[in-house]
Amino acid sequence: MRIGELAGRTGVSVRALRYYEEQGLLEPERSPSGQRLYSESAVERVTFFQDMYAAGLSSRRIVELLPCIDTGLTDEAQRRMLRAERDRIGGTVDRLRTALRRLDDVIAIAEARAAAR
Amino acid sequence: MRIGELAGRTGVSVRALRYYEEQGLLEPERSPSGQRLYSESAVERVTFFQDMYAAGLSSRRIVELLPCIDTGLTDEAQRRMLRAERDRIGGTVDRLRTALRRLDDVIAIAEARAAAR
DNA sequence: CTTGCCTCTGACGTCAACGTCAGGTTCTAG
DNA sequence: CTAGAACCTGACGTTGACGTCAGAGGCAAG
Repeated sequence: MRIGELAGRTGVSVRALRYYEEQGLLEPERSPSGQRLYSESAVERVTFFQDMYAAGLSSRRIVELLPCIDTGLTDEAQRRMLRAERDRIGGTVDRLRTALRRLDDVIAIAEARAAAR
Repeated sequence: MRIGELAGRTGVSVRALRYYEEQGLLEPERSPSGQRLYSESAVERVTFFQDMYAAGLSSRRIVELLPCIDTGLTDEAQRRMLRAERDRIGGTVDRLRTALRRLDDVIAIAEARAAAR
């Protein structure tokens, strides 16, 4: 598929897809005229990138991650990095859940007061 | 307490604390010589800011949030904003949990291969 | 009193993940 | 065949949350 379709199916911008390529995250085929051609699996890859970005990983970290995912082969340093990122994301999740609870409290109070008005 | 102590106790930089003040998030007292003096409650406030930043809220959003938290009084637009942010954070948490699972899978495979070597 | 650390204001620097624009090519529907 | 959508390669712009530096003043210990 071409870049516009991939953008539509993943919900990211065309510019973002080209940016991912710049960063070494995606290497689409090219048509004879030079247009990018993506395989079906690119859809899942891009959503994976989005998950990782949402988790606070940088492009470079994701690049480091890719060979681990593609081949499953890792050295000790890579495994340490994986565990470190995992722990960091776990911490972020905890913080977000805290934030959610605090927001829920605020909302509950706000709506109670609004209803009692 | 002075700014350095608050920074140490919250784990954020001195610069960040001054930035929060610029954004209208914190309004510390001042000593006669002009040094910032923070109350105990500032510690919790700052960690709250960090939670919200981690959840992807901007400084301006947090500013909008503060009166809701301090007074509990809200108008309908504010309540809509609160619910929208809540939902957005919920979505982020879901994505992060997905990212965690995917990372866990990668780690499991990587460690199994490393152990089998 | 002076040494060394903390603090002040003001201002410019940074960085990542894109947005946006220019100027040109390619594809597709009618 | 032609209009318009989609695509291409640069290249510069944007934004938020700080980092960093300069130059000056404040404070506790010996």
